[in-house]
Amino acid sequence: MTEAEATDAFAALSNPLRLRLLKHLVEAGATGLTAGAAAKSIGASPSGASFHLAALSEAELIVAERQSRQILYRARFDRLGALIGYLLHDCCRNDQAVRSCCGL
Amino acid sequence: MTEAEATDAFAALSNPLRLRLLKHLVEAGATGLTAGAAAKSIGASPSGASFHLAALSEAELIVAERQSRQILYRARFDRLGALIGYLLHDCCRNDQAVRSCCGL
DNA sequence: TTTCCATTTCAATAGCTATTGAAATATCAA
DNA sequence: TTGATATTTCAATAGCTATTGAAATGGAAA
Repeated sequence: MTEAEATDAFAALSNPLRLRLLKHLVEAGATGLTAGAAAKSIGASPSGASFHLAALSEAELIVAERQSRQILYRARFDRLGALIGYLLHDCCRNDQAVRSCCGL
Repeated sequence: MTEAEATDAFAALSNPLRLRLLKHLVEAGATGLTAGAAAKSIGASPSGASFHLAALSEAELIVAERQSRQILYRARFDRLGALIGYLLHDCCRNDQAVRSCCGL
């Protein structure tokens, strides 16, 4: 993961609605959530949710797939792992104090 | 770590100059860096660096301490660990795919 | 082919963020 | 006190981000 990919991902996570969307998508696992279901999960309007889902997709933390009329969104577990790895290894040099403070 | 603390921390990390500042401060460890040294480390102006250091401090990812004429900044390893823990546990539910993608 | 449903796109607006250079503040030394 | 050094604060400006509701798009069914 490059620095630019990391800062884009952090920007995507810096909004509470987006962070909640992501949590719900993680919870939904491989099944994912439709745009409508994702919007409901955070109590947002269709256009508001679409805006935030697009931001998460742009940052590659989620992925979209059209399924007939609906659009299914899924969390990208690989990219989430890469981001955590970037923070832990590239930013924090795998520091022991950091590791113990996140339960590793 | 609360959701608001996490989104504030992610916002602080969403800027490349700030991310580089943080990396240099992590590298400096308990010794820390003065504001001037931190500015030099990223090639920023004094006021520019001050702005970004203030943002990182506000997010509690670093801490400032005046030492006579200079101001010494240090990374907060505990808070960095807490943020990684939030991302891994609260957002990603400690998912196995996520863990393996960040080398855990 | 018209209608309906799910979703996105657009436009307008308000608020936030970053950059720049100049001025202000704090501390120390002469 | 005066001057020098380190840093922050301020003001102006440009650009980005979020919210809202209306309009447009894509696809399925009647």
